[in-house]
Amino acid sequence: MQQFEQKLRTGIVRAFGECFGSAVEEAQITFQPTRKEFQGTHTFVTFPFLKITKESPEETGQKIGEYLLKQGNLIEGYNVVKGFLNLVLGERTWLGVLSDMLDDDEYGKGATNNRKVMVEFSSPNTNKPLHLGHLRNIFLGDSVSRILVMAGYDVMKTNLVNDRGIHICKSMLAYQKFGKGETPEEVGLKGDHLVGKYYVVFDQHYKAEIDQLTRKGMDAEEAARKAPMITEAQELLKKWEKKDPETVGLWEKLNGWVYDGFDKTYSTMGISFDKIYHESETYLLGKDIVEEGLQKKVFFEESDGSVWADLSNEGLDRKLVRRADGTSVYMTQDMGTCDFKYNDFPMEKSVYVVGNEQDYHFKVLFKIMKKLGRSYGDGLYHLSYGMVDLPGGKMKSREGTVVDADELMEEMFGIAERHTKELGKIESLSDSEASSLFKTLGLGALKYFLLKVDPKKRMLFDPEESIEFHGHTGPFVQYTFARISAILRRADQLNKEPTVDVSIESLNAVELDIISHLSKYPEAIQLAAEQYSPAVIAQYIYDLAKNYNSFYQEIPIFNEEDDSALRFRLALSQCTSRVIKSGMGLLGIDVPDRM
RNA sequence: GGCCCCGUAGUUCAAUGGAUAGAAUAGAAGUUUCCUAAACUUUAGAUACAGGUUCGAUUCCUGUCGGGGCUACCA
Repeated sequence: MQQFEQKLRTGIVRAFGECFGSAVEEAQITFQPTRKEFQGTHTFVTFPFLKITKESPEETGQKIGEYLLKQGNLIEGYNVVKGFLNLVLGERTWLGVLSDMLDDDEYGKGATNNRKVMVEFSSPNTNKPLHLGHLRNIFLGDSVSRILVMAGYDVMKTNLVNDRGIHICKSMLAYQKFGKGETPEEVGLKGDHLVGKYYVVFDQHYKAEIDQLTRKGMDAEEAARKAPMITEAQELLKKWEKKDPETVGLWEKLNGWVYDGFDKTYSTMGISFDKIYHESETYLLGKDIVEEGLQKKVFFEESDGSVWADLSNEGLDRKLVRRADGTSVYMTQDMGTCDFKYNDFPMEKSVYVVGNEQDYHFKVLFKIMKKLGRSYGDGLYHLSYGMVDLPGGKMKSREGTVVDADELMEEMFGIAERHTKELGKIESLSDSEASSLFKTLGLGALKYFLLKVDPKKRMLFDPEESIEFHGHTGPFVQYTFARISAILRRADQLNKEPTVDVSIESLNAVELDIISHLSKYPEAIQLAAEQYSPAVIAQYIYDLAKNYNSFYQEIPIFNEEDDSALRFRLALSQCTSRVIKSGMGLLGIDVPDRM
């Protein structure tokens, strides 16, 4: 929290006391950024207080403004437009802010608060490679983790891999039948792609069988149930559950390939996890919680022996937690996993990055854990995100309209390379520098594009047009950073240190915009952490970069003027570059110092 | 049918209940002896509809119409 804002707040509270003889809580005093067309940076809205002051909006504003002005160095001026009191802070205040920023290498980082948060994301199935939908999930989870760390939390990033179940058995069966012992090395495919290929093979044969059966007169539903491919896959799942060595061996082999493939993909993305959980280790958990819930009367038993949670009082439905035959369901496992994770890492908050088609599931799960009295119950949060649409509509694996993550990233690197070469910007770079630049730019464009949109909203991804290198994009921000780096290099050659000489007292509008924007960075981080939304940060850095580009255009940084003006502009540039780098870091995006 | 989410310029996205609803793209017009033109400057263009709440509504409430999701003893 900025010190001068705090002072303003107390000043206004006093003003209410002195001028109107009324008490106002400090927490009620909030500021909003002053619109560009008016003078000032902080606006205090007086409308809500008119009932207390019993005067017109104009008079109320006048009196408060006048009071603040008389307090000496708080503000330098003010103006009142209807119920809006615009405050003009002294330039000395701004220079002080900039000077503090310049001295703070970790500007924006919140004090460590020792509060533990777990963030679970990615959570793929092991039967097919990662696709575009996963990218939104992974980038969100990674970025939210970074934001939470910056806000002062102790964060644990986890990935719960769905490595068991009918889906992987389908791939296993198809591989057994048609795989001829292929290995990823032999066919030159990444492991996850190879296993994904057999998932498709399964589906083809399965469909063919259904076709045959229906042509013989069986109805479609029955055919889907009785086709040999599916019954055999179910057999395989049973064998796996009974720990049949051959089946488990095959399962391990295929999953091993998939993990190798995923590792490569994660590494290309620059993503890592602190801990990986496997459903094969957690799918039996939660049975004891069913018992506990029965005892605590959170659950009830139906006459057929099945166990339910009745949440109809909470505006939800009733939900099964144990089948009549005593076996578990998804909900049971998830309840058990909650406790399991807590034993590993006694967190206060737990964030699940999962698509919005599971909104209902998580509402129920969280409600149950709260009713069971878990200490972390209130900290459970479902970071629900909308689907990523393609121009042709929804992605469907069956129709081949899935965008593969590996291919997409390669394509982005290629586009970055083409753009860069067209601009003729890489003469001075070595091959390896150039190739790493393409990756930084391509990945930056991709991450920024997926993160700038409010997570809960469904978004459109147009591979042809959407990912651009101009406008509101990652590369635009990266470019601004590279540009500032060039300036700072030049300054270094000239032996000019960025400093803030407080004797300067002429800030023009553009400079003031940037400093005032910079001063809000810590707030932006807090807001992003509260809302679990990287979009807040993306918007923030974009605005900053845009402001800086105007500044760059309008103000000659190196000129014949006095030294302190130059150093001040360097300081402004230095701070901007640090905040851009830090903010992009929160999105998991690297910034190149030349491009 | 029930429940949940979303409807903002041609398009893709913004806007803690606040001032004349911001950007970006696409369109029109400009700016390179200079520290990076992947930039900058002008210009035109939008709150699905109807009510309500109030000093003030894109935002909150109700209804209608559109789009999507959930509604498995699947995970």
